[in-house]
Amino acid sequence: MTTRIANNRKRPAGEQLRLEHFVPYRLAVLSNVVSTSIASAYEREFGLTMPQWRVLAVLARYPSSSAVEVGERSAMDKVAVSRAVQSLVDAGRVVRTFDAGDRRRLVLNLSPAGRAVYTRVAPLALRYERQLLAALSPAERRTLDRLIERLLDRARALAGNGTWKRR
Amino acid sequence: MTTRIANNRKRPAGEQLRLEHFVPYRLAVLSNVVSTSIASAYEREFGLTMPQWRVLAVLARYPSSSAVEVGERSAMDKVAVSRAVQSLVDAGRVVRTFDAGDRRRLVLNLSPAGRAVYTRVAPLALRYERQLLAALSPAERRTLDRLIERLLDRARALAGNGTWKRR
DNA sequence: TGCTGATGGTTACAATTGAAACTATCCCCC
DNA sequence: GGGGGATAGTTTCAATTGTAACCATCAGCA
Repeated sequence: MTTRIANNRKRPAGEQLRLEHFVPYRLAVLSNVVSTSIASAYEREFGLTMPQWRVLAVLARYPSSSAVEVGERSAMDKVAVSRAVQSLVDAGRVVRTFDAGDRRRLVLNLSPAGRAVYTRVAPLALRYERQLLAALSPAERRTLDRLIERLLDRARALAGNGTWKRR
Repeated sequence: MTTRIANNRKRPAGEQLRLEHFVPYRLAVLSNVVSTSIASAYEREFGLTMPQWRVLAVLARYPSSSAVEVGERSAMDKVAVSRAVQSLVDAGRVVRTFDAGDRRRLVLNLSPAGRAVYTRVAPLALRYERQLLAALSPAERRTLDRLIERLLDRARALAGNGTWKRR
């Protein structure tokens, strides 16, 4: 029951797979710790969920976006955006108006209250990021950026063409 | 409505926060693409969910673990482990026996069928990882390992002490 | 005009997940 | 030896999420 494929040097099938060294696993754990850490602070201090926060961030930077545009800029599907926007509208933090030219389209913007929340949340987010990245040297931070970028490109390519799946 | 705290050079509050450059966001996106990509292949080819796969991987490496031990080694809480183990037992891939000395404790092991699945899944997982990391040079791969390690340590420390949250 | 297919967004329902309560066993110590 | 508290694991219920179906509008075109 060992694979001695030429892929790597003489190791039984499971031997080299240790979860704690498996990059996809490590990425998941890291991302999870970071996200829940931030999310709990958002929730506690501003009553914001992660999707809501993402929508705020997008709208702050790209006012008058449509829902799909928000989705593209925040890596959320349109259902998630719809729900987050709905709750933000309910909370008076986002205003939703119909596009004049295309009445399917909604134009989203921060309300003054939404903007106020954003200007308080953003520094908190940046502070967390700064403290996280303090574990790295400036050079390492740049490297990290590059590595994430390249891995993301590659992961998307693999997910897209699906070739890696075939055995 | 701008924060002019001495934290960084003259920038209005939201200005420097662009989601697409925000490391926690990028990590979340990357991890998500990678995980769903792998998960869909596991599901399709072996009927395995991600938690089930993690349990298999742990048990392959550390036979006769208890549920909490599996949890510690796979970053899952005990409820998640319990559910995954239950389904694996139902599928005849894991056997669960009571510990002789401590009858609260369950001893978990792969069944022959479970082992068979594992020896087929593991190479697939490693193959994906190899293809993902092919985007990086060997030196970069080592760097990535180190960076993840350090970030994880830091993230856990920040999550633990909670100081970053105070404004 | 009036189809047909595409697009923007919401709704409905099922599956997953998380948090808290619960059961059973164990360990310590009086 | 019998509480009282801790530990292992499961169950339950609510909240979150994902998928598919859905409604409305639009754009192209016969």
